[in-house]
Amino acid sequence: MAQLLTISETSRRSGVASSALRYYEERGLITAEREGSGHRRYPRPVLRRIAFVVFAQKVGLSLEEIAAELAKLPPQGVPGREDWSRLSATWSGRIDERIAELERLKAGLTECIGCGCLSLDRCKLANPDDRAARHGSGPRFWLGDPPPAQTASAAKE
Amino acid sequence: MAQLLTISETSRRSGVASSALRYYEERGLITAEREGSGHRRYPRPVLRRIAFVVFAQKVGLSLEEIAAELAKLPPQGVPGREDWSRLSATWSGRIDERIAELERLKAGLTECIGCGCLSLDRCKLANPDDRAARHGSGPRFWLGDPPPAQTASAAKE
DNA sequence: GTACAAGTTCAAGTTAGCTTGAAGTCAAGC
DNA sequence: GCTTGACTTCAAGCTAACTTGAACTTGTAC
Repeated sequence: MAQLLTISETSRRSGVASSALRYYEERGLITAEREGSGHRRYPRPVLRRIAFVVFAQKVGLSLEEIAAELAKLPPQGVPGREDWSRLSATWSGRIDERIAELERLKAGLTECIGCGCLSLDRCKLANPDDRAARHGSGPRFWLGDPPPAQTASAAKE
Repeated sequence: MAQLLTISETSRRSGVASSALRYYEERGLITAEREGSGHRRYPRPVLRRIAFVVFAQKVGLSLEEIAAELAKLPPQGVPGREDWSRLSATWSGRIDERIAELERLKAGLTECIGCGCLSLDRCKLANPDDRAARHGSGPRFWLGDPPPAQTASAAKE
């Protein structure tokens, strides 16, 4: 009946590794009380926060975005029904976009069998225009990621 | 009318950075002839290979998987209509799986507003069982990635 | 003959989201 | 009082898919 959970308890119950919990704390996603010893003690509601994080990740949000969402809730708060409903609208939209992109890909796949092309010049799949303008390094833009603000007529050919 | 393209030409036409092209070569995805100077010269069909890579990436394949697919084609070859048709079956399946996962997520989103729970214990969304068993490090298992071979009764509670 | 762009290789850096390891502290049992 | 396990912090490592930078060579133009 412990009101406060140790980190290993919290990890076990949430399915999230202790190291990840510390990382989430570092990133400001969750907070923990401390015992005199310095050991973390988690109030039970933290489990809901963690669940929120896990779910949001599945939807495709980055920890940064999740942190931003959580920041809109009361400090140690947990999403209530109305927060949840507000969020679900946004998230649904996001999921829809990703589904749409996948549908487009699939359609293109069939079409390309038809035309047999897969040519960079002529085929609208795999065309460079929507991907040439990556900014920064590393694998950042994947399916459904926001296009990096098209610089108007770049690579027009 | 140059039959052989320089790396910058190839980059410009494909929308893929020169550094990426060198990287693809290192990974065995493409090959290049060399001039006496050591400079790369690409035969035109390489553009189709590159298009193939780009498209496969969009479908969600890793470079390793793409390399495996390309290995099934004639050495410098480019996918013909029948390769294309074989691949498209696999890829369509893959896309469908991802779409299905997203649909499930979306459905869960609505359901969760209804129940207002988002509890790790009771809610089937965000439940730990299907994600607790990650192996290795780093952000590897995302939406639609193959579940890591469930070790039977782990985390049964 | 001398700039300057474009090419080369190789090593190291970038990103997210963690994990792993080292080195030390704390708590409980015998 | 000693072991053992859980905990702490901090730094470094991991992964994929590249990019960036350093140091050097080639090719083209004036």
